[in-house]
Amino acid sequence: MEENEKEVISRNFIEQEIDKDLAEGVYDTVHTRFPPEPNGYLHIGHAKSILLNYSLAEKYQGKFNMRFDDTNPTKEKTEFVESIKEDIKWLGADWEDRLFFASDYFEQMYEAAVKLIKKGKAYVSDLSAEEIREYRGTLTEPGKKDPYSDRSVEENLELFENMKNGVYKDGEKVLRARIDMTSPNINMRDPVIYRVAHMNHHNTGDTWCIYPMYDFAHPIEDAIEGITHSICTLEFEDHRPLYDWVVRELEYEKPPRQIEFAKLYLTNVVTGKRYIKKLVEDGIVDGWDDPRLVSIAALRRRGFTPESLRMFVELCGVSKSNSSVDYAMLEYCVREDLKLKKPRMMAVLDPIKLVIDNYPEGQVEMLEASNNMENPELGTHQVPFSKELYIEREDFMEEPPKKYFRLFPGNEVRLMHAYFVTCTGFEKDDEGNVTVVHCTYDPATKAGSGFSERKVKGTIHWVPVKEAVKAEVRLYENLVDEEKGVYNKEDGSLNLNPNSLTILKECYLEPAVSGAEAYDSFQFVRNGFFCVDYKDSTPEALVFNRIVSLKSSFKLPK
RNA sequence: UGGGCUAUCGCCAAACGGUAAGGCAACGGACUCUGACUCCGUCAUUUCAAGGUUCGAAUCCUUGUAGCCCAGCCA
Repeated sequence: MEENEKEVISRNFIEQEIDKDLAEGVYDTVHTRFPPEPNGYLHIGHAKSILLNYSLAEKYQGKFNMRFDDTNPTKEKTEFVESIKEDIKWLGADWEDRLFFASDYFEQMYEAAVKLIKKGKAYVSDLSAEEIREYRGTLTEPGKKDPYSDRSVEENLELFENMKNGVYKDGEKVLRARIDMTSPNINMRDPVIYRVAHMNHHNTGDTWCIYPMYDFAHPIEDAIEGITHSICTLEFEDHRPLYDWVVRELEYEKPPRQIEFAKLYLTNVVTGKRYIKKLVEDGIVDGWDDPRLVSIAALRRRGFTPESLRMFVELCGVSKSNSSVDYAMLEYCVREDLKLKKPRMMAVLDPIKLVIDNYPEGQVEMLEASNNMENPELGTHQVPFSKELYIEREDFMEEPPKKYFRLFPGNEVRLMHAYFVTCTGFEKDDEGNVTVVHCTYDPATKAGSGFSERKVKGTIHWVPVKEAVKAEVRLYENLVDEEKGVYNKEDGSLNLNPNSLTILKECYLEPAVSGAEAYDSFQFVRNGFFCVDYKDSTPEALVFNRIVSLKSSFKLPK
């Protein structure tokens, strides 16, 4: 039965391509890789790529490599390689012992370039960057032949060796592939494949002063590692002919195949490394793990789990159409993952005092509360109960609308894990704000006593005034202007929401929240979900059945 | 204006010439020690548009339209 249901789920287009390759004997295994450039932190979009590559390898019982694409020393930092490794491990993509650096292949790439020169497929050019641009032509006009393209193999070999030996300054000479200056595909107009850069590389130090370009290096990296399917994003589609040219001219057996898919965009959040970087550098957010961001580090801090992100990526699917997934889908995935796994505690965000007039003054009673009603395996904990409690301000109404089942004068509700209480009155301050709600309790209705004489329509959460732990809550509102969208199309800037960054609030928690003294904030996830962000330790998610959100926790029926 | 790619519900996304899956969201209703969760139900006579081929078209052909990517010695 389950098997059948699984078969109904169709395979994504990449899997279909792989199936075809396997069936036709193009490859007899599947080997994928994730090749980030260590120039920033990973975000949700990378998670899609990582998980896609990893799960493909897993599904086909193949292998998955981790590789840093560090061919441009001007942009890369060691700091980022560490964070990237950490994030990928956390996501659960296991590269086993296959951690590589493109820079480890510099020697082989150099030899590959020499091979191309010997085949007459590459030449050294003295054109400046500006001249190369001019000679390249435009989108509509073909390029012109490079005046240096007729140099002899011997001369090119010598010049290229000189480039390697540091004879030339940066920008003085480049190595170009000889393809077709008139190609309608600009990438094929004799692309530069090696440039001179006298710079210290994070991995190879000063060993090299020439560095290969992505288009030349990437296919070689894939081929060396025995990658079968080189999966990348759509913007590289135009580069595929060049990718294929490189592996063909270099005569690799079983050359890798590049397949492109659409990047993941989320509604109303800043995706895109460039933009996240800018927000961090401009100090608009607190750092790479600011909870308003969707970097992996931020999501982790905010209480998202690796499982929830895996579920999310799986749910989003893979296609070639540019799309923007609703943020609600991400939230659904955490809720789905956490709801049975985590203890549910009571917390009051916007407190109002509830006094139980017929409860003995000074008495404290320990009540047993289930940690998770839906999952008894999580056990129970004790909650102190006494005469004065805090309840949620929105759980009391002086004049209730129809279908309001919570506290209002004369109405009886259940206090979660405790007793039935009946509202007997309330107090107001001079401005007419309700300050205290009065009620009486019925001892016979204690939770777990099996009382069933009468039922009550509403159940509300609470926290004891005296024993409650006061916490500082940080609620994060959307960073992005929902009206205008994420990016300003005209100048490429961000449309930030001017009046909604961090909101500090005090809230009250039941004392059982473990290590409560240690935390300093909560990250708001969504209605009913909080993550406790403990100081100096891993964030831990706590789940609440219903908790007030910033906007409103629910809508009353009209 | 050259080339490449993409258009299926508010948002993702299947369907590969045989009569539009599924998920998120939304909306009804049942249940409930939270109005959450769960459960049940509703939600594309139509696939960017217009023509054509066919017994039959989201799928094939034609002509349009819209969006994304490409003119780094970035990846």
